[in-house]
Amino acid sequence: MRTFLAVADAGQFQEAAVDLRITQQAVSKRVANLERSLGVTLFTRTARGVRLTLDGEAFLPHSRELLHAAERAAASVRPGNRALRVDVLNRRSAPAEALHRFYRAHPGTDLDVVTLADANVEAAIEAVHAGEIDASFRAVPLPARDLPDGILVDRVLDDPLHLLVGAAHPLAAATALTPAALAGHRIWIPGIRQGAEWAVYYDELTEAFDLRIDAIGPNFGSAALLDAIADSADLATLVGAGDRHVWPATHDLRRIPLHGPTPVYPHSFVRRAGNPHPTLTALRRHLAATRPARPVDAWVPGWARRR
Amino acid sequence: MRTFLAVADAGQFQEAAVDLRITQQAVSKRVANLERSLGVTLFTRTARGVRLTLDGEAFLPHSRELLHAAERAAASVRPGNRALRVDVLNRRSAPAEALHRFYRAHPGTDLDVVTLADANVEAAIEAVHAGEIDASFRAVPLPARDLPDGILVDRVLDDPLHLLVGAAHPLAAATALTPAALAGHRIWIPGIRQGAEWAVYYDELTEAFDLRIDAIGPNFGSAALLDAIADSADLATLVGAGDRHVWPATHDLRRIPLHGPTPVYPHSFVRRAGNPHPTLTALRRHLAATRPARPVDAWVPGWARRR
DNA sequence: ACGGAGACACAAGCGTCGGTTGTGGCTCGC
DNA sequence: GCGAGCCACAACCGACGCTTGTGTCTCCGT
Repeated sequence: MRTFLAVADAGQFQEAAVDLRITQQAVSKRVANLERSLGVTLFTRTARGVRLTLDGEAFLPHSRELLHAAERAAASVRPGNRALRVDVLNRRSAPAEALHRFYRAHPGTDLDVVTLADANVEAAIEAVHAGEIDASFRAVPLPARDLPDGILVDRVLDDPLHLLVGAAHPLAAATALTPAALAGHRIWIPGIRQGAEWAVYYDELTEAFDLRIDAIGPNFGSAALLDAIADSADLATLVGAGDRHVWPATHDLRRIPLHGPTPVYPHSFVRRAGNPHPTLTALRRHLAATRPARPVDAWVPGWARRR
Repeated sequence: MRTFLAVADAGQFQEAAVDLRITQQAVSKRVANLERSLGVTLFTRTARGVRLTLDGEAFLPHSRELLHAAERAAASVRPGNRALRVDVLNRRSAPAEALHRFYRAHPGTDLDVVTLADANVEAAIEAVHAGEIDASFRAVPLPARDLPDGILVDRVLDDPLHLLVGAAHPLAAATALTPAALAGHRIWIPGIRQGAEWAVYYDELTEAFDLRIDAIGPNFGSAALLDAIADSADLATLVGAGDRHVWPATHDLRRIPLHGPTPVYPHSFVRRAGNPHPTLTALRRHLAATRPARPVDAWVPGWARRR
């Protein structure tokens, strides 16, 4: 590819060969091989050099794009000046959506969204502290004094919870519900591991409103959960208002907001003090500007109330 | 890259090796080489297989994007089902802009914009006829009966001409001019070759309004022309209203519309009858929907008046 | 507690691919 | 008409990458 571009730019094999520090014959071979593998002629050979054919011209921008992609790929792991790396709990959560909006508002921004494998708050904070990631969206149930030195936490996104039920569920027709109204109903949130980040939140939620949340069963992923909810008359689950789930159009699922009080999931933004990455500054500015209003009757766990 | 993705998807070298029809050892070597060339570890090796590191996870989407780019590049020259290939006179002309708008309105559309090397109408029509390109934007000075069988031509874009002058030019202060008012002024349009497409248009324009158009001198490109215009007190040139020139902010150039009559450049859309390419249909629909109103006092050469 | 299964890494052998050197054919311009 | 400039073909050679063979580690079942 590089050779193709060098030849296209130079207009002749000879000069491209000099640029690439190889012989003209090597350039000739490379181009011939590329043409053979593509099955088309990319250059018309003339006495003064070469000129792109129509196929070559159509190929040219794609070729440049390919090299740019290669450059971005390498840059994403280059120590020192790599793209801003932000960790999210999962790619359907409200913070992931916020990052997506940020990216659309700033096209071309060097941003990588990752998901920490062993997702717990301490590991995420440690990764930020060590510089492996630049920031993380988490619900941080720690008092500020327990944070490592130089770690800053801002509550940037309170995401109201919705109840998600199938059409056959007794609560399906409600337009809004109080958390207390969920008492006695089965709420299924698979994949909660003991000590995991969500568990701490849901533990306190169940206690405050006398709910019953099942964490049992393996987590087969979002799609399987939605399938089960849609087909069941008594299963329900909780999702964030900002979550972006996709389900088949055949599923008649209902989102029911909770109010009185409004339980919100307190997403915080964890970062290292003094990180000079310009995209980090831009992202923080974006988050501050687009931060949704906190509901007046918001409910958060006790450990989040001071922040 | 493919190997990296296969491993990331499989979660282990062994299975990826089977998928790729190579040995596990080869996979191990490929990944090790990739990691060495990037300077980072992409996988953490475990007893049950491998898992992506943070670097690996950041690298993953870029890797996929790279392969997609490679796929698009190959598809752009694949005979049979390639991307829609449209030829434009140059990349700053109004049709190029229209194509860009079309692309932005339909992101991800498979569209390749090319520029025929020996740009003349006959060659372009022949290329469309032969299927080398799917369509071409041209000013076609031919009666319909002289077109090859199966070639269709639609006038889709009348682009009004503007006079472009530097701040020191005597006409710089005008807000509009008649074509006749340009008589006696030097108009410089380098790079017009005898028999070329524009030449036919400008020949008739000069004759109709008694103008003097200099085609002399080599064409050093748009930037050099604009440099010269900006610095000169008597040079002027003609550009399309839809043209997208870029010039340094230091250049004080003035665009002056021409009216009474309004000379327009009649861009036509040349295509082959029966071409089933879906993007061609979409593009024609887009062109029809965004077609600008023709000025009431439009002037076109005699050969374009019947269309 | 121990042994086997499964997974990745290291080492040696070997073929292929890609580079260089050498040469020929072609076109353009002096 | 001849030389300069450019690209293609051929022969040679080293290096890279794949395979086969083996080692080591971890997990799990007996």
